[in-house]
Amino acid sequence: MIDAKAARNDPDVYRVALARKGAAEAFDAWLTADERWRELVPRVDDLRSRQKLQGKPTPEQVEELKQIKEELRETEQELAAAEADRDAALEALPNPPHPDVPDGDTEDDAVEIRRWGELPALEHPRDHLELGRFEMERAARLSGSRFGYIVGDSALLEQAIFRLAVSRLVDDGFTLMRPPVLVREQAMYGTGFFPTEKSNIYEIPTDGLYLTGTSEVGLAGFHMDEILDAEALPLRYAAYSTCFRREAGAAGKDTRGMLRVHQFDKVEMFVHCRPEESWDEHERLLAIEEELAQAVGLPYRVVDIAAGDLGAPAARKYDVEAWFPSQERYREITSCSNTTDFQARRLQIRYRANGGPQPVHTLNGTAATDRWLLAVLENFQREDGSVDVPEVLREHGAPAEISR
RNA sequence: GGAGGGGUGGCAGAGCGGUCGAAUGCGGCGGUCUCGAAAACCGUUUCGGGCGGUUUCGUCCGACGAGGGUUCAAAUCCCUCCCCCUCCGCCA
Repeated sequence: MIDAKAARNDPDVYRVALARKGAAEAFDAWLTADERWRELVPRVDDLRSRQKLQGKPTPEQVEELKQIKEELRETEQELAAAEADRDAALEALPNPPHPDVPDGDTEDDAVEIRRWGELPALEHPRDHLELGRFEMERAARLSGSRFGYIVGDSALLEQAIFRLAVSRLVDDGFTLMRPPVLVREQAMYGTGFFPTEKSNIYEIPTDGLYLTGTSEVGLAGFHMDEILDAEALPLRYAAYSTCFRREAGAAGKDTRGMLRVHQFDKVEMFVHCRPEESWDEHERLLAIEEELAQAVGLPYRVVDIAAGDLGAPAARKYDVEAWFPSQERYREITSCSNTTDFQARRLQIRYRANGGPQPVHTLNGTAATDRWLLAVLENFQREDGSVDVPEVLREHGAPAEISR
């Protein structure tokens, strides 16, 4: 959530920024609700202070106090209602975008920042199903559509990608975690995935638990309700976990193969830092993502996501998109966001600054996912359908060559 | 699955209707002492919100797992929920 005090002090600045995410009206609604709330607060506080009394009251005082009690009960009810309105209005507001974020509302409005690598020259590019070994039909028999087995050398290659990513991150000072992927509803709300992403999350009703769609939940929730030691910042975490997504609303999209499945694995980065460091950290995360793509040798481009296409928590987001020869286009393989204090405020993750505790900034980014496997297969394929695995991945346990 | 114990400040741990935002110990911070340090001693040390002043301020309100209730008054009594722990059984 946004900083209410700052927004009250500078409503025009906030309105203009939020308008870029289509939330100008929502902001005005919050301002109105907030004003109403602030009108009631002093009234309730005053009644409460009159109600306070040290020691035993005289019978006359008891009569007077009973009257105050009645009045207080009514006013408190009004306040509670006003507070609910105000909180609901506040929670509906997205994080204002960074000023440099491009305008626009769709994927196509993203601005390309740079390209790296040479596109492979292929007469007849095959896609991953024709290059690696994936068992889609058997998986469907077992689990339904949008599930897949990754088999044999393909699975070894996948593991090598994750091992490469993890060792790079550990070398960079990230602490590796294996987080729970089954979490409570409270954690989903706290990390901001509920209510907006609810339709994309698997639920285990028997136990009231939910499968996380990203280990960001586990990493963001790790320090929930804590006041961190300022000296310890920045805290850089990496998690390797399975991710579960229902892909509601993606019907008909990427239905072939494993590009978009209900279950995949991911190495995720997550940073808690001081506010003044977060934009540098954001560039750093992007740099790590690019380094990994370069280490593997995937041709890619970096895009700066348009304001209206950012999720609610992100103030800025870069995607790294790898070239997929079979589709003749770039597809997202990583994404890194600076959520500034938006997530930290909601999760109450703070650090001790000079003026007292204040929210940290949090950032998240992808280091590698199963999609990287597909990108590697496609980009290093030979005309005969075999795949020449990059040396760096062989060093991490991948076979030198993949064929079906 | 069965039986029991418990949730209080950074931690440990008292309090069990008003004088308790909360004893005490540890830790942290500042100071005295010292060439310096340790020890000792003195002081200080929760978070959130409104309003006012405005870099480390004042004032009022709220918070003792969460939410309701009783009462003039609740950390303390009642109800509901959540969480943690121990033992037994079962399964890894």
